Amino acid sequence: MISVFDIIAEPNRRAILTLLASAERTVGEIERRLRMPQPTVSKHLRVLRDAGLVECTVDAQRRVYRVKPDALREADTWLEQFRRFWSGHVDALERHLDRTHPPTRTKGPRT
Amino acid sequence: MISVFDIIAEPNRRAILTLLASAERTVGEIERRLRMPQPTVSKHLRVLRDAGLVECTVDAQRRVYRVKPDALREADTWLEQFRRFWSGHVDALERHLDRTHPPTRTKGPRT
DNA sequence: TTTTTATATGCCTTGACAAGTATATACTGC
DNA sequence: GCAGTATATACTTGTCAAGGCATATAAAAA
Repeated sequence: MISVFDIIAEPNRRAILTLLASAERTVGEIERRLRMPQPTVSKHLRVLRDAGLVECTVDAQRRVYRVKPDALREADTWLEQFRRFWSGHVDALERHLDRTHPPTRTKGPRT
Repeated sequence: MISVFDIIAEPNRRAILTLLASAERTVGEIERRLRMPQPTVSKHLRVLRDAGLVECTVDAQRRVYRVKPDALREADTWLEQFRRFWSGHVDALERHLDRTHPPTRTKGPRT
Protein backbone atom coordinates (compact mmCIF):
# COMPACT_ATOMS: atom_id res chain seq x y z
CA MET A 1 0.00 0.00 0.00
CA ILE A 2 1.77 3.10 -1.15
CA SER A 3 -0.01 6.14 -2.47
CA VAL A 4 -2.91 8.06 -1.04
CA PHE A 5 -4.78 7.21 -4.21
CA ASP A 6 -4.78 3.55 -3.27
CA ILE A 7 -6.00 4.44 0.17
CA ILE A 8 -9.04 6.35 -0.98
CA ALA A 9 -9.83 3.84 -3.68
CA GLU A 10 -11.44 1.62 -1.05
CA PRO A 11 -15.09 2.60 -0.41
CA ASN A 12 -15.12 1.60 3.26
CA ARG A 13 -12.06 3.70 3.90
CA ARG A 14 -13.67 6.67 2.21
CA ALA A 15 -16.70 6.13 4.42
CA ILE A 16 -14.53 6.08 7.51
CA LEU A 17 -12.71 9.22 6.47
CA THR A 18 -15.99 10.97 5.74
CA LEU A 19 -17.35 9.97 9.12
CA LEU A 20 -14.23 11.19 10.88
CA ALA A 21 -14.35 14.42 8.91
CA SER A 22 -17.40 15.46 10.92
CA ALA A 23 -16.16 14.37 14.35
CA GLU A 24 -13.76 12.07 16.10
CA ARG A 25 -15.07 8.61 16.92
CA THR A 26 -14.15 5.44 18.71
CA VAL A 27 -13.78 2.20 16.81
CA GLY A 28 -17.08 0.97 18.22
CA GLU A 29 -18.88 4.05 17.01
CA ILE A 30 -17.50 3.64 13.52
CA GLU A 31 -18.43 0.00 13.61
CA ARG A 32 -22.05 0.75 14.51
CA ARG A 33 -22.51 3.79 12.32
CA LEU A 34 -21.15 2.15 9.22
CA ARG A 35 -22.44 -1.34 9.98
CA MET A 36 -19.04 -2.87 9.45
CA PRO A 37 -17.61 -5.87 11.28
CA GLN A 38 -15.16 -4.75 13.92
CA PRO A 39 -12.08 -6.44 12.41
CA THR A 40 -12.84 -4.78 9.11
CA VAL A 41 -12.92 -1.40 10.79
CA SER A 42 -9.72 -2.06 12.69
CA LYS A 43 -7.91 -3.22 9.59
CA HIS A 44 -8.91 -0.23 7.56
CA LEU A 45 -7.98 2.05 10.41
CA ARG A 46 -4.60 0.39 10.45
CA VAL A 47 -4.09 1.21 6.80
CA LEU A 48 -5.24 4.76 7.36
CA ARG A 49 -2.96 5.14 10.35
CA ASP A 50 0.05 3.80 8.46
CA ALA A 51 -0.68 6.29 5.72
CA GLY A 52 -0.89 9.09 8.25
CA LEU A 53 -4.48 9.86 7.36
CA VAL A 54 -5.85 9.28 10.84
CA GLU A 55 -4.48 9.29 14.34
CA CYS A 56 -5.85 8.05 17.61
CA THR A 57 -5.59 8.69 21.29
CA VAL A 58 -6.23 6.19 24.01
CA ASP A 59 -9.17 6.50 26.37
CA ALA A 60 -9.10 3.49 28.66
CA GLN A 61 -9.86 0.54 26.41
CA ARG A 62 -11.15 2.75 23.65
CA ARG A 63 -9.25 4.39 20.87
CA VAL A 64 -10.57 7.69 19.69
CA TYR A 65 -9.76 8.27 16.05
CA ARG A 66 -9.66 11.54 14.22
CA VAL A 67 -8.82 12.50 10.69
CA LYS A 68 -5.47 13.99 9.73
CA PRO A 69 -6.10 14.82 6.12
CA ASP A 70 -2.84 16.47 5.22
CA ALA A 71 -1.75 13.59 3.03
CA LEU A 72 -4.92 14.02 0.99
CA ARG A 73 -3.44 17.20 -0.40
CA GLU A 74 -1.40 15.05 -2.72
CA ALA A 75 -4.60 13.95 -4.41
CA ASP A 76 -5.90 17.49 -4.45
CA THR A 77 -2.69 18.72 -6.02
CA TRP A 78 -2.88 16.09 -8.70
CA LEU A 79 -6.44 17.04 -9.52
CA GLU A 80 -5.41 20.64 -9.88
CA GLN A 81 -4.14 20.11 -13.40
CA PHE A 82 -7.69 19.34 -14.50
CA ARG A 83 -9.49 22.21 -12.85
CA ARG A 84 -8.90 24.45 -15.82
CA PHE A 85 -11.13 22.12 -17.83
CA TRP A 86 -13.99 22.27 -15.39
CA SER A 87 -15.81 25.06 -17.18
CA GLY A 88 -12.83 26.92 -18.22
CA HIS A 89 -12.69 30.28 -16.51
CA VAL A 90 -12.37 31.94 -13.15
CA ASP A 91 -16.07 32.12 -12.39
CA ALA A 92 -16.14 28.40 -11.81
CA LEU A 93 -13.59 28.68 -9.08
CA GLU A 94 -15.44 31.54 -7.52
CA ARG A 95 -18.59 29.50 -7.37
CA HIS A 96 -16.55 26.76 -5.85
CA LEU A 97 -15.31 29.13 -3.20
CA ASP A 98 -18.79 30.40 -2.47
CA ARG A 99 -20.12 26.90 -2.18
CA THR A 100 -17.39 26.03 0.29
CA HIS A 101 -17.60 29.17 2.39
CA PRO A 102 -20.54 31.56 2.41
CA PRO A 103 -19.66 34.93 0.87
CA THR A 104 -17.51 37.17 3.03
CA ARG A 105 -16.48 40.78 2.82
CA THR A 106 -14.04 39.84 0.07
CA LYS A 107 -16.83 40.09 -2.49
CA GLY A 108 -15.74 42.72 -4.98
CA PRO A 109 -17.80 45.25 -7.00
CA ARG A 110 -20.68 43.69 -8.94
CA THR A 111 -21.63 44.09 -12.63
CA MET B 1 -14.05 -1.27 -12.26
CA ILE B 2 -16.54 1.15 -10.88
CA SER B 3 -15.61 4.45 -9.30
CA VAL B 4 -13.32 7.17 -10.51
CA PHE B 5 -11.25 6.53 -7.40
CA ASP B 6 -10.36 3.09 -8.68
CA ILE B 7 -9.44 4.57 -12.03
CA ILE B 8 -6.96 7.06 -10.65
CA ALA B 9 -5.54 4.60 -8.17
CA GLU B 10 -3.46 3.10 -10.96
CA PRO B 11 -0.18 5.00 -11.43
CA ASN B 12 0.09 4.37 -15.16
CA ARG B 13 -3.39 5.70 -15.68
CA ARG B 14 -2.55 8.82 -13.71
CA ALA B 15 0.51 9.24 -15.88
CA ILE B 16 -1.59 8.94 -19.02
CA LEU B 17 -4.12 11.43 -17.75
CA THR B 18 -1.40 13.86 -16.80
CA LEU B 19 0.17 13.55 -20.21
CA LEU B 20 -3.16 14.10 -21.92
CA ALA B 21 -3.85 17.08 -19.68
CA SER B 22 -1.17 19.02 -21.52
CA ALA B 23 -2.09 17.97 -25.03
CA GLU B 24 -3.83 15.30 -27.05
CA ARG B 25 -1.69 12.38 -28.13
CA THR B 26 -1.76 9.26 -30.21
CA VAL B 27 -1.32 5.86 -28.61
CA GLY B 28 2.18 5.63 -30.03
CA GLU B 29 3.17 8.94 -28.50
CA ILE B 30 1.91 7.86 -25.11
CA GLU B 31 3.73 4.59 -25.51
CA ARG B 32 7.04 6.27 -26.23
CA ARG B 33 6.73 9.15 -23.79
CA LEU B 34 5.80 6.93 -20.87
CA ARG B 35 7.94 3.97 -21.91
CA MET B 36 5.02 1.60 -21.60
CA PRO B 37 4.39 -1.49 -23.70
CA GLN B 38 1.75 -0.77 -26.30
CA PRO B 39 -0.82 -3.31 -25.03
CA THR B 40 -0.53 -1.82 -21.58
CA VAL B 41 -1.28 1.62 -22.96
CA SER B 42 -4.21 0.38 -25.00
CA LYS B 43 -5.69 -1.49 -22.07
CA HIS B 44 -5.47 1.46 -19.74
CA LEU B 45 -6.93 3.69 -22.41
CA ARG B 46 -9.79 1.25 -22.67
CA VAL B 47 -10.49 1.57 -18.97
CA LEU B 48 -10.26 5.35 -19.18
CA ARG B 49 -12.56 5.41 -22.18
CA ASP B 50 -15.13 3.21 -20.48
CA ALA B 51 -15.04 5.53 -17.51
CA GLY B 52 -15.55 8.51 -19.79
CA LEU B 53 -12.26 10.07 -18.76
CA VAL B 54 -10.78 10.17 -22.24
CA GLU B 55 -12.10 10.16 -25.77
CA CYS B 56 -10.45 9.61 -29.12
CA THR B 57 -10.84 10.51 -32.74
CA VAL B 58 -9.56 8.51 -35.65
CA ASP B 59 -6.77 9.78 -37.88
CA ALA B 60 -6.05 7.07 -40.44
CA GLN B 61 -4.59 4.20 -38.44
CA ARG B 62 -3.95 6.38 -35.45
CA ARG B 63 -6.24 7.25 -32.61
CA VAL B 64 -5.79 10.64 -31.09
CA TYR B 65 -6.73 10.65 -27.44
CA ARG B 66 -7.66 13.60 -25.32
CA VAL B 67 -8.71 14.00 -21.74
CA LYS B 68 -12.35 14.51 -20.73
CA PRO B 69 -11.93 15.13 -17.03
CA ASP B 70 -15.51 15.82 -16.03
CA ALA B 71 -15.83 12.57 -14.12
CA LEU B 72 -12.87 13.59 -11.98
CA ARG B 73 -15.09 16.15 -10.34
CA GLU B 74 -16.49 13.35 -8.24
CA ALA B 75 -13.11 12.94 -6.61
CA ASP B 76 -12.74 16.68 -6.25
CA THR B 77 -16.13 16.91 -4.60
CA TRP B 78 -15.25 14.19 -2.16
CA LEU B 79 -12.03 15.93 -1.23
CA GLU B 80 -13.95 19.10 -0.55
CA GLN B 81 -14.97 17.97 2.91
CA PHE B 82 -11.32 18.04 3.96
CA ARG B 83 -10.33 21.39 2.57
CA ARG B 84 -11.40 23.13 5.75
CA PHE B 85 -8.62 21.26 7.55
CA TRP B 86 -5.97 22.37 5.14
CA SER B 87 -4.96 25.36 7.24
CA GLY B 88 -8.29 26.01 8.65
CA HIS B 89 -9.79 29.26 7.42
CA VAL B 90 -10.96 31.04 4.32
CA ASP B 91 -7.56 32.49 3.51
CA ALA B 92 -6.36 29.06 2.56
CA LEU B 93 -9.02 28.81 -0.10
CA GLU B 94 -8.21 32.25 -1.35
CA ARG B 95 -4.61 31.37 -1.72
CA HIS B 96 -5.72 28.27 -3.52
CA LEU B 97 -7.73 30.42 -5.89
CA ASP B 98 -4.82 32.74 -6.50
CA ARG B 99 -2.51 29.86 -7.15
CA THR B 100 -4.92 28.43 -9.69
CA HIS B 101 -5.75 31.67 -11.45
CA PRO B 102 -3.75 34.89 -11.17
CA PRO B 103 -5.65 37.62 -9.32
CA THR B 104 -8.39 39.35 -11.29
CA ARG B 105 -10.45 42.46 -10.74
CA THR B 106 -12.67 40.52 -8.36
CA LYS B 107 -10.25 41.18 -5.55
CA GLY B 108 -12.18 43.10 -2.89
CA PRO B 109 -11.04 46.00 -0.68
CA ARG B 110 -7.75 45.34 1.07
CA THR B 111 -6.81 45.92 4.75
C1' DT C 1 -1.41 -7.73 -53.27
C1' DT C 2 2.12 -7.90 -50.03
C1' DT C 3 4.26 -5.50 -46.44
C1' DT C 4 4.48 -2.29 -42.88
C1' DT C 5 2.53 0.64 -39.43
C1' DA C 6 -0.84 1.50 -35.69
C1' DT C 7 -3.92 -0.08 -32.34
C1' DA C 8 -6.90 -3.40 -29.96
C1' DT C 9 -7.92 -7.74 -27.80
C1' DG C 10 -7.53 -12.61 -25.84
C1' DC C 11 -5.41 -15.76 -22.79
C1' DC C 12 -2.72 -16.80 -18.92
C1' DT C 13 -0.17 -16.11 -14.78
C1' DT C 14 0.74 -13.73 -10.78
C1' DG C 15 0.25 -10.74 -7.05
C1' DA C 16 -2.43 -7.87 -4.03
C1' DC C 17 -5.97 -7.03 -1.10
C1' DA C 18 -10.38 -7.35 1.35
C1' DA C 19 -13.52 -10.17 4.03
C1' DG C 20 -14.48 -13.81 7.41
C1' DT C 21 -13.38 -16.26 11.35
C1' DA C 22 -10.92 -17.08 15.28
C1' DT C 23 -7.94 -15.53 18.63
C1' DA C 24 -4.81 -12.40 21.12
C1' DT C 25 -4.07 -8.19 23.88
C1' DA C 26 -5.35 -4.75 27.07
C1' DC C 27 -8.04 -2.23 30.23
C1' DT C 28 -12.04 -1.95 33.74
C1' DG C 29 -14.67 -3.22 37.65
C1' DC C 30 -16.10 -6.71 40.81
C1' DG D 1 -7.98 -13.22 40.24
C1' DC D 2 -12.17 -13.35 37.08
C1' DA D 3 -15.60 -11.61 33.91
C1' DG D 4 -16.69 -8.37 30.58
C1' DT D 5 -15.66 -4.86 27.23
C1' DA D 6 -12.91 -2.76 23.46
C1' DT D 7 -9.64 -3.20 19.92
C1' DA D 8 -5.98 -5.44 17.26
C1' DT D 9 -3.93 -9.19 14.73
C1' DA D 10 -3.22 -13.97 12.39
C1' DC D 11 -4.60 -16.99 9.12
C1' DT D 12 -7.16 -18.49 5.27
C1' DT D 13 -9.68 -17.86 1.13
C1' DG D 14 -11.79 -15.79 -2.94
C1' DT D 15 -11.64 -12.23 -6.21
C1' DC D 16 -10.01 -9.14 -9.30
C1' DA D 17 -6.97 -6.59 -11.91
C1' DA D 18 -2.37 -5.69 -14.13
C1' DG D 19 1.26 -7.33 -17.01
C1' DG D 20 3.37 -10.26 -20.64
C1' DC D 21 2.90 -12.33 -24.83
C1' DA D 22 0.77 -13.55 -28.93
C1' DT D 23 -2.45 -12.38 -32.22
C1' DA D 24 -6.28 -9.98 -34.57
C1' DT D 25 -7.89 -5.91 -37.11
C1' DA D 26 -7.36 -2.07 -40.02
C1' DA D 27 -5.29 1.35 -42.70
C1' DA D 28 -1.24 2.98 -45.46
C1' DA D 29 2.61 2.27 -48.44
C1' DA D 30 5.14 -0.14 -51.74
